[in-house]
Amino acid sequence: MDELYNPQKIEQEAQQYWEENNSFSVTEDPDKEKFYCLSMFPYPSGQLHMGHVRNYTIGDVISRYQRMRGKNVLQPMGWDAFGMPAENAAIKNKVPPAKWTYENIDYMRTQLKRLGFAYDWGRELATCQPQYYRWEQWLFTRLFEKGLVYKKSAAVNWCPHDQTVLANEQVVDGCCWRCNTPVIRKEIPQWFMRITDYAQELLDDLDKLKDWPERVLAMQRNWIGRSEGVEVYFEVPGHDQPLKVFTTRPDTLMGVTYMAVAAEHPLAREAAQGSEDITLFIARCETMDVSEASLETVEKLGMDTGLKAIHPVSGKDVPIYIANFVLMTYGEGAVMAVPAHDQRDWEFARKYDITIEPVVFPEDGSEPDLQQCAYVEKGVLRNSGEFNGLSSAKAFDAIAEYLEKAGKGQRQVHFRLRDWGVSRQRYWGAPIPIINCPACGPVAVPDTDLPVVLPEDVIVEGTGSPIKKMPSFYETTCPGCGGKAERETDTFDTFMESSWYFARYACADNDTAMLDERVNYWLPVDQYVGGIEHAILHLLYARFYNKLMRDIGLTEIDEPFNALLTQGMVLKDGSKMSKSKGNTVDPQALIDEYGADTARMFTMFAAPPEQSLEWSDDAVAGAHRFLKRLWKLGRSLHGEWAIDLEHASTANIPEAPYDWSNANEEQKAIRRKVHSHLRKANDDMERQQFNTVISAGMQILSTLTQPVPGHSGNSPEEVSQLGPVYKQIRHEGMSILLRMLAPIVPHIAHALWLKLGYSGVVISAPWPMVDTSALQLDEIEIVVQVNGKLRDRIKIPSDADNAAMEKRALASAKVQQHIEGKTIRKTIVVPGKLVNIVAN
RNA sequence: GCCGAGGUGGCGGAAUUGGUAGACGCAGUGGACUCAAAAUCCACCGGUUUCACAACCUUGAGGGUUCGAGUCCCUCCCUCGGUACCA
Repeated sequence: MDELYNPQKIEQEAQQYWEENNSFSVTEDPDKEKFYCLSMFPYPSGQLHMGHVRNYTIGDVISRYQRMRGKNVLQPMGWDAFGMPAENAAIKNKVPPAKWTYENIDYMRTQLKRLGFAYDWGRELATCQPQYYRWEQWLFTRLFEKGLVYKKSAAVNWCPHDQTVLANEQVVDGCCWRCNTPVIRKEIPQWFMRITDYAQELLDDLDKLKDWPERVLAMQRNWIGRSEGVEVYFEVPGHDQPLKVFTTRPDTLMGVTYMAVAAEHPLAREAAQGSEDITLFIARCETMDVSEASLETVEKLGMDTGLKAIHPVSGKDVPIYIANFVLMTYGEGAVMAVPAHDQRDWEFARKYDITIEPVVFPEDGSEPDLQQCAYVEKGVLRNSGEFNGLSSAKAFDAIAEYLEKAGKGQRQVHFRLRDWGVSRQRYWGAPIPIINCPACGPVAVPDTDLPVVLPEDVIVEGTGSPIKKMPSFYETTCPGCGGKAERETDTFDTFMESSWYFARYACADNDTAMLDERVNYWLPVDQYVGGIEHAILHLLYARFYNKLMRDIGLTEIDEPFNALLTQGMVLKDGSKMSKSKGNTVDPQALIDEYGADTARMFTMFAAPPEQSLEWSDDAVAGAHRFLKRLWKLGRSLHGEWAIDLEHASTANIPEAPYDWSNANEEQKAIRRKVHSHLRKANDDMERQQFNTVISAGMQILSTLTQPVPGHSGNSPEEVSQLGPVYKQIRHEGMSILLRMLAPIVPHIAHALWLKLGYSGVVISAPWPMVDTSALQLDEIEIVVQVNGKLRDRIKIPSDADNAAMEKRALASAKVQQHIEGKTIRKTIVVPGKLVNIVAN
C-alpha cells in the first residue's frame, strides 16, 4: 500500500471505479424509497467557481448520505446555458455564443467530474439545445391558447447611443456600461405570463413547505405581498375615464390633498401639451433606470399638472401632480396621496407646499406633531364628515361601502406581485414561438413547426440581436391565413428554462413529449440545494411553472421542492465572489495542488452550509493535513493488520465481527468517545450541519491515534505490538469514521475502505450505527452555580435524582464558600446537567 | 427606500429546547526529532488583576425579562443578499 497520501492517484482510481460500474446511474424502482437531490444547475461561464464547488459538494454529501441510508438516489446535472455573458463574450472575442457556451460546458463538465460528484450523467441537459427549449415553446403556445400569456407595453432601459436595451446590471450610475451615455426609460410591447392568476395559490402553498428555511418563506410572502384595500375612482372633469387608485388605507381618504401620476400617464402627456416646463419635467423623469431600488431611493420630484381630480366623497378639487416615483407599468400608474398619514406623501407635500390634512388621530386623544413627520398609525377619524368618530378599522368598511354604493370604488385584494415579463430583446435565448400576422395578430407557432430553432452561426455586435437583422429567420407565413408574416425576434427570459429543468431530468431522453410518467416517480425533488440569491425570483417562477404544468396535466404535484437548503455566499474580502467583481478564486488550482477531497472537505468544514463562507487560502492546509493523518491510520491497519472479516464480507455489515467481552476500562473509554462522536455526527448530518460532522470525525481520528497506556508512540511498529482488543477498536473506529466521512471525502474513503478488508465498496455500505451500550457511564460531571455563576464541577452517579444532585452540590466546599452568610432562597436542578443555588 | 439574513478570541467557527461561552480547525508561541530545514509529533494559546489559589470582565452598542441570556423582548449601529432584464 502507498506510503504517502496521493490524492491525484486515489481519486482517479475511485472515479474510474464509479464510471466503469455506472455507480450513479439510476432508474425508477417502485420497491425502493426514492430520493431526488437537486443542486441548482450552473451557468456555463467558463470555469467553476468556489460557489459551485460549495453548492455541488453540499448536494453530493446529501445524495451520498441518503444512498447509505438505503434510498434510490437521483442526482442529475445540467447547464443553464442561455444568458447575457455569452453575448458579451461574443462581442469581445468575436466567437458565436453557441460555440463559446458549448466549449465552456465541455470544460466545466471535466471539472465537475474531477470533483467526483455522484451524478447520473446520462440525464445531462443544456437549456440551449433545441430538444430542450422546444418544450418550453410548446408549453408557451398552450398557455397562449389558455389566455395565460398576453402582450402589453412595459418599460426597459434604453441606451440611445448603442440603440439597445440594457439590463439593470448594465446600467451604472444611470449610464450605459459600455458608452457611458445616460440611459432612458422606454416603453415597448412585451409578452407577459399571468403569474398573478396564481398569486393566491403561490402564497397559500408556502404553508406546505415545511422543510424550507423560514427566511425564504418570509421573503416570498412579502414579495407576493397580499393586501386588502379599496380601488377608488377620482373623476377628472372633461375626461371619460376616472383616475383609479388603490389604497390599503381608505380610512384616510378624507385626508387626500393631491394625486400623483407617472410621467407616462395620459394625464401627464395631456398636461405637457403647451407647457414646456412639464415636457421638460417628463423628460427628466424618463432619464432614470427602471429598477425598484433606484426608484425608491431617488430624490422625489414632482410637478403640478394644473389638472384637478374630484374627491369622491367631499367633491373638492384635488390637484394632480406628476411624480418621478410613480411608474406607469405598476398598477394604474397613479396614486392618491395623504400627506398627514404617509411618510413619503408627507415629505413630498412639505417640499411642494401642499396642504397636510390630518384625519386620523391617536385613540388616547393626543395630538400628533405633523411638523415632525406623518402620523402613520391607525386611530380615530376626525375632519371626515359623516365618518367622524369611527376607528380606522370601522372607517375602512364604512368608506368602502360608501364608495361601492356610490359607484366610486370597490374593495379589492391587491398583490404586490406583478405579471412576469418574459420578453427579452436579446439573441442568446429561446425564440418566442409566436408569429405576428398583419391580418390575424399574434398567432402561436403550430406544434408541427416546433421547435423554432435559434440560428447559431451568427456574429453578435453591441447594437441589438442578430436575428432581428436576419430575414431568413423572421420572414415567414401566417399559420392561420397563409399570408406574409413575421416571427417574434425577442427571446425568452432565461428564468423560463430554469423553471422546469427539475422535471425534465426525470425523462431527459423523451423526444416526443415535454414530460412523461417517470416524473411521477421522481417528483417532487426531495432536496433542492442552491444559493440564497435565488430565494425569490427563481424559486417563485419554478413554483409557478410547476403549477402551470400540473394544470395542463403534465405533473401531479402542487409544489416541486419538498426541502430547500439555501447555501450562503462564498465571499472574498467581504463581498460576493463573482466574475463581475473580479474577486473569484479558481478552484482548479486547489484541486491540482491538494485534490478533490481537500477541496470538498475545506468547503464543508469552513462554515455551516447556510452561512456565508469567507475564502481563505491558508485554511485549506488543515483539511489536507487531516486527510494525511487519516491516510496514515488507514495504512497502519492494512496488510497483516487487516482484521479477519470472513463472516462480515459476505453480509457487508461492518458491525458484525467485533467481540468486546474482554475490553478493559481504558478500552471502553475509547469506544465511548468514538460512539459519542458518532452520535453527534448523526444528529448533525440530519440537520445538515456538515462542518460539525467533520469536527466529530477529527475527534474520532484523534481518539483512535492517541497513544495507549503502555505504549509511548504511535508508529506502525509500536502499533503492531498492540493487543487484539486495541486492534479491534481501531478497526471498528476506522470503519465508522470512513463511512461517516464517505459522503464528504468519497475518494479517500473508497480507497481506505477497500484496505479494511470488506468485499463491497463504501458507497454501498450502510451509514454507521451508534452502539448505545458503548455510551453507558457510571459517573457524570455536573455543573454547580451560585446565583447563576459557575462555581464548581462535581462528579455524581449517573442515576442520581434531583434531591441527590442538590445534596451533592451543597456539599461542595467551593459552593459553601460562596453562600457563606447568605440565605438559600431557591435551588434549581436541571437533571443530569446542573444545579443552581440562589442565595442572598 | 423596502424585504430577508448576519455580527462570538488574532482568524473560520461551536454551543441542537434559555442551563459549563470559545468544541474543531487555522494562525501564533514553546518543545521533541534533524548537521540544518521542511514534514511530522507533543504542549500552551480570550482579556484584566494575582507569586499562587483564585477573582473579575467578555458573544456589535445600549436597555429589559429571568434563578440563569450568545440564545427571548425593545432601541440603535455596521455588514451581506434580494429588489422583478446578472444568474
